[in-house]
Amino acid sequence: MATTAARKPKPQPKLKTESPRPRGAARREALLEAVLKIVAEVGPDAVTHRRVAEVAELPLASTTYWFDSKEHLLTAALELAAERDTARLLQYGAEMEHSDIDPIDAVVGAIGECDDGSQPNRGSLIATFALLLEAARRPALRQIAQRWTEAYMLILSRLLERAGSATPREDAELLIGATDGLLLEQLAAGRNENLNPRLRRLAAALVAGS
Amino acid sequence: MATTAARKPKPQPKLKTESPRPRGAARREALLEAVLKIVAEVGPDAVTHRRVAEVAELPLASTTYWFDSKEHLLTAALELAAERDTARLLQYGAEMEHSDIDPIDAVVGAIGECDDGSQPNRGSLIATFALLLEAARRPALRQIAQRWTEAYMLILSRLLERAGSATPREDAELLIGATDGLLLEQLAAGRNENLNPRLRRLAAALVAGS
DNA sequence: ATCGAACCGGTACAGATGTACCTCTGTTTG
DNA sequence: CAAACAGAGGTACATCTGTACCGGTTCGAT
Repeated sequence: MATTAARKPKPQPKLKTESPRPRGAARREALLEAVLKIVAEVGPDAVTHRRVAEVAELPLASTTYWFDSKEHLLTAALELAAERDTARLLQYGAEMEHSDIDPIDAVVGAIGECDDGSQPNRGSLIATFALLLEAARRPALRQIAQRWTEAYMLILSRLLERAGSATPREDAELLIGATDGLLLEQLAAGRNENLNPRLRRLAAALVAGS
Repeated sequence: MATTAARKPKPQPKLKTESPRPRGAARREALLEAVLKIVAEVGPDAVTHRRVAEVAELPLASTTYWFDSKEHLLTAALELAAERDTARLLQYGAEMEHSDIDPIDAVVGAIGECDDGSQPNRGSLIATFALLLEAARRPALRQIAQRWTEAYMLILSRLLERAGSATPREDAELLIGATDGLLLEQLAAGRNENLNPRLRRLAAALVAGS
């Protein structure tokens, strides 16, 4: 069967979904998607050219074609993740702007939205923290991490102000910090509880004590 | 039959004059020290047998002699770091027990002690977080991380109780979380500010609002 | 002294990894 | 139509990695 003839008409009918195989610039995004998936499921040090290519179902060389180096690959992936989350957050902020939901609840919703107990989310959280940690070491990632945090500060401080906080920026900082820390602890301990009640109490205490 | 008890990798050290090259069980500790140093300065994925041996100024084979695998190496290192920090914390808690320092200040002192602006501390913090994150993936590390957090909860909740908190455990949880999160953000953003004022405000707000 | 276990350390090796070619395609342009 | 060109993809290679192997050394108990 192995027609080792010169011509191979490329009969690889892996037609399962409507996307046979991304081409052109779409590959770039597919590769970044794969990076995020790997970071989430295994960790940042498991990101190799070969694994990325495999997960993206693309040839190995495509990774070096679209990205100068592994470093570039990681940086672009973090950038993508941050951009997405920022966009989501901005939209949430805009929705809350003209809503009559209790401002404290709106605050909790902005940061606690994640912990819905779903398992895929857990992976995405690990990815986020892992990349944040990388930013502590790679200056290239710092700028991205900074902008990311800044977006949260912006939205949260506005919500807190409406909730009656006298020091919205400080309160926002503490709330974000507490959320990150609690999530990290849960991940490290393997627990998976709903943080919203705790965050709500914290937000209320901060607003009341300002 | 002389029951030459199967010597586990934890024999008694022959205390002697400090030699330029540690021998015996002292090597074990030197290797762990090297692991922590590498995790702090470069990251957990930079921990290789060769690098550990090089930093510890010991031959490569000593790493596989004292530790079954790289996994074992990392686990033992986290264990060491956790044990040390726990001991420090317990001592601090004991000191505060019979002290007339403002309980709120005592609380802040227990968790904010780290950020003295020193640079070596920054590295040790990165190491701590990196290893905590690893615990999210490796069950072997989870137990250690859990005991670690538990120690903090114990000390802090006792201090918070003395400070007048009606819900000391919940408050301790939030304080620890906030501390971790704020530190992580600072590391990711490359900043280095003193967190004590913020933590003090948080502790006061929690105690007042309980 | 001797004997065996614990310890030391050089080296080997198979596999993974980052990255550099190099050759093919299909499309666009002259 | 041919040349140019961006993309696609196979493969090679030097290096690094975890870990196994094995002969040498130290030392306490006999």
